[in-house]
Amino acid sequence: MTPFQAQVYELLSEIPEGTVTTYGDIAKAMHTNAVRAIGTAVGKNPNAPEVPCHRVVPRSGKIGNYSGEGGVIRKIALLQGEGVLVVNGKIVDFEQIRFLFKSS
DNA sequence: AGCGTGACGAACT
DNA sequence: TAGTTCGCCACGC
Repeated sequence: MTPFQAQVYELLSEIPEGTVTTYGDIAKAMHTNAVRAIGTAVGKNPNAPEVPCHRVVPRSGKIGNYSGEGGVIRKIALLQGEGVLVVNGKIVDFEQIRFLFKSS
């Protein structure tokens, strides 16, 4: 576990149920452009159930990827279980349910 | 200590 | 509108 990852997971845990956020938003909240680094960190996903990592999606409004069991399919299932609708691999009303971190 | 990789993103063709 | 290219930076080898 690195400080960088700890920071990422901390932000992830702030995401309310039924909402989603993007890798870019996380990067922004951390004041960095390293979106790739965020993805790398989240992809490691050491504490899977602890952190709602499935609430993180690419800016495209699609699902992106998932390393957990079941892959993308599982990710979609988790989101829908929280009330997030997904059609054709895309999040419905993505911009509306998108959670934004407070920029400090 | 350098190199390649990756749960992305934005610009270009 | 879809596919490709390049940039970003943390991490493992």
